[in-house]
Amino acid sequence: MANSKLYKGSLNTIILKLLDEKGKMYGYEITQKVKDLTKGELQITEGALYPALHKLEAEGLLVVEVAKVDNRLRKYYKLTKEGEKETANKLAELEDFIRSMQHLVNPKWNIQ
Amino acid sequence: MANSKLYKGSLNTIILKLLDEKGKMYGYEITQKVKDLTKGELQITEGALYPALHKLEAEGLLVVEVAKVDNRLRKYYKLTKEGEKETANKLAELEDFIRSMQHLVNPKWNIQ
DNA sequence: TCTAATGCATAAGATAATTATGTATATATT
DNA sequence: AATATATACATAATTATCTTATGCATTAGA
Repeated sequence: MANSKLYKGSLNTIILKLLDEKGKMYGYEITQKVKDLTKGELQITEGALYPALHKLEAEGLLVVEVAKVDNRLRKYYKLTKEGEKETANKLAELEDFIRSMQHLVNPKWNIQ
Repeated sequence: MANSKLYKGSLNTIILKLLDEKGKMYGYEITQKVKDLTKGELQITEGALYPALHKLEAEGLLVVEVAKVDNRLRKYYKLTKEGEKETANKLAELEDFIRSMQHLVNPKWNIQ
């Protein structure tokens, strides 16, 4: 993480949602995608990402498929059925959190 | 915390913002205020709150004033000048985070 | 040839929660 | 009168989730 703070607990949501959209991605690709989408504001560190991927896999939310491209290893991850359910849960949780924060900090921004 | 997840890192922002609005509050009052404002969705645990208050005080962002009401102790906290600055920083950080998450999860909701 | 980028991984440490206790007083209920 | 609940503080043990640092290996670019 370099710039803007990543609130703890949000990394799994990010991973799951990106996989839900893309179908399958490998670790390094995820770090780059996050950097791109947030214009460099969020940078997922490898020390956070890889353990998170392994944990999600161990929980049965992801499955991995190893590929070799240009003689380099890639581990493609994709959602299981269970993972798809959890993605929906996590997104709902995120929305709840943001609504709660909205009530608390009474900001100028407004979720529509 | 009981129901909806409190993303780690957001507690300080909540404390600072409530104090900024109310002028001064005591710990128990903060837990009740958060419960009220979020209709019970977020519940700040004491094990999280009191250490957080002590830390903010140690950092010079809060000052404490002890009162006795009905023979019971209350510790009123209020922001220092430094605390007011940090409140603004934390709120900006929260907004950045939410915007980043918005780019990432491409939700149906939209910050206006 | 050296550096940066690509691609994985893990270990040590920091931080910030949860959960479980503990103390004490006041108020409401049975 | 006894008991439970609410008010009000506090801390210790544990857990989760990050950051930082390090390591290995290949490929592309300066």
